[in-house]
Amino acid sequence: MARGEERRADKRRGANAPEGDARQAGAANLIAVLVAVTPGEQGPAEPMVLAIRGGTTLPSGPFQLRHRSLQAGLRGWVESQTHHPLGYVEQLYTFADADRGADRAGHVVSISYLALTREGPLAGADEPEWRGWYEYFPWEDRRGGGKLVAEAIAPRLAAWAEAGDGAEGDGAARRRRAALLFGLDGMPWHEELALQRYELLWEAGLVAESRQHAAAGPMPGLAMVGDHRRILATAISRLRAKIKYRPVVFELLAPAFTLLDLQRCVEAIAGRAMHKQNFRRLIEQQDLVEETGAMARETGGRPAKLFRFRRAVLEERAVAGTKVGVTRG
Amino acid sequence: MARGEERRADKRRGANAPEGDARQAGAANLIAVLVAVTPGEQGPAEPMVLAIRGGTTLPSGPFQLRHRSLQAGLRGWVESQTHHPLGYVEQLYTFADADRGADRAGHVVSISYLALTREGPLAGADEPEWRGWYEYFPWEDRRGGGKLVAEAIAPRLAAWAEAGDGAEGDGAARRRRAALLFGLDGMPWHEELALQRYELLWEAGLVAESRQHAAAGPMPGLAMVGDHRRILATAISRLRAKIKYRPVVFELLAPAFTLLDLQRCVEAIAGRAMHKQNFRRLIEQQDLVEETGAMARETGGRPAKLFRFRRAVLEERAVAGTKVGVTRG
DNA sequence: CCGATCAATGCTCGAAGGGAGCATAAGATG
DNA sequence: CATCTTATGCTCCCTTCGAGCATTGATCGG
Repeated sequence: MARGEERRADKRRGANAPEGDARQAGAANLIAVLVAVTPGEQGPAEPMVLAIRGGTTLPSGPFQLRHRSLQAGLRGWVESQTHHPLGYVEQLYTFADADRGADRAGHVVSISYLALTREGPLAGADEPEWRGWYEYFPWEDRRGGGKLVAEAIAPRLAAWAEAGDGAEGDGAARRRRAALLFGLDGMPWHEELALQRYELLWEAGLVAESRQHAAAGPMPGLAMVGDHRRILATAISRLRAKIKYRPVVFELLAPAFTLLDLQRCVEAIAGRAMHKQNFRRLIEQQDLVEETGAMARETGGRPAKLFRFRRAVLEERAVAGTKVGVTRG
Repeated sequence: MARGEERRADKRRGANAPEGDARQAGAANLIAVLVAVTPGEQGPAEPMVLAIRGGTTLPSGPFQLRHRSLQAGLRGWVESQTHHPLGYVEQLYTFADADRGADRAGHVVSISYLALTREGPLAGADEPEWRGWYEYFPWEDRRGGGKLVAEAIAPRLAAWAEAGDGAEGDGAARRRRAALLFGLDGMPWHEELALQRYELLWEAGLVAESRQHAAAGPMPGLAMVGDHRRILATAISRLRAKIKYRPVVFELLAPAFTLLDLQRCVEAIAGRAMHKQNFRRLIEQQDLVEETGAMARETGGRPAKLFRFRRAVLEERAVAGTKVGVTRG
């Protein structure tokens, strides 16, 4: 499994550093995936990511000596580039690029972070802006059903598997992997496999960043600079997994919210719709929230109670999450 | 939560880099937590970690320009230091130390890895040897009941909480956290919280590495150089969590094994005993293994069937693990 | 050869968790 | 008032999983 990951990773970024060079690699880079969720009036919410330079790039900057710690460095850079404060922060993954910056002959170690906030005003030189997750990964949003996968992706993956039949690739293995990751042939869809899906599309030449492209061109979805879209996929996978066993959604919500607000937020992140009544049961039986006493009137229907997150659960319980249930409800 | 982690981390390693220094931090270091499990004839198995220099240090080395990737660098260093090949490898965490190496004025970025193997011959200049996990974390082994926690740790944590009552610390919060992490007051024990437990003991001054020690001296358990014991705790937490949803145990077992071998291995890692019949049921219903046809005769009782891991499951299923069940067995 | 002991294996019971759906309540709207 | 929309309560039922009981095959001391 890990070996597979490594193999794929090596395939992805060329291993072209001079052999036998014993100098130590230097230069650390910090990259942030800043996530917020736009409530969305009377409809689904949208998960957003902060990008710069026309949506092509994630905010980042070098780790400097003045920084007390990696996280402090990250906060500093993001706040200077975007004028936006960071809330919850979690390390994602560290990787090494073979000398991307041309001036310094060496690897750059990049340390990526996931950060959760609420949307806010942006400012900065590099045109920071909030972009929807699903502009980059349209196939990851299945709240309206998985049409894109069924209609556009499945056939192209089939073609890719077909192409592997003669070569070393083993078409059957390709088909199994595609079915597993994209929920084909009646297999279930696992939202937290976003990264693996992106990697498969990369291998299949179906994204713009691929080494070699499939004849029919890339899938819909905005590309990003370098590995950035891959890092975003990592963040999505991580957050989708984490939301199930840790109460992190609340970092993305307003202080007071209705249960439907909460559900829409979770659905936005998970990329799929959920059964309303069961969702409520889940939340309530876990004592994650408490009533504020006030009501929300602009629901479009019967007024809903407003809740707030019970911060106490963070220290009360080791494991407590928003066990995301399934269902198309 | 993340903020809490960061706060604690800042407390742990002093933030004493010169302020305002805008030079870029350099030098990346790779650290490996190499894990194996000794079968243990007719009894419990023992999880082992590879350490050097008298068991005080984890194998590590600088990331060099000649390395194609971080993992390749790690494999190179470990194999040269220990003459031991790495199997499954997974990244753990990256952190920055404020200039530990005196010669270079800068941070060192350390990237830690977890690697799983089987025990094998060792060789190298720095006295590599296999050491038991639980030499470093005696309280994490509850296969024989949690006596150490109940008798030695609980009272000292109580004292620590007591001490917080007057100060800013809030004794009640300390008590809650201790009870939560160490399963006091009838709370359940969560084996995957090994890291958090170590951090709490660190804060309470109960381990040798603590900034300031409690009057009665540290808890039993070998200390390590710098942050290394903390990294080991991270590895333990990660592996204990992972084992539940991914079939990684098999990396630690011989190619053919009995179900009891498998159970003992899982118990060794999880640090607690499990219900035998339910364990079998779990393994079998998941189709993780297949019979080899041979039998093991030296069981001490009725001969057991030998099994092998069905490698196919790695590509058949997205999520499949050894859902560790509880029970004292 | 017999009985004791130690594991391996098979099976059953019962509580808890979680997927689905029915039914009712309470505002907004025309 | 009829209808639409969302909020909320509650029931059913199947699967999962913690706990035990019971039996089967070997080994070993008498």
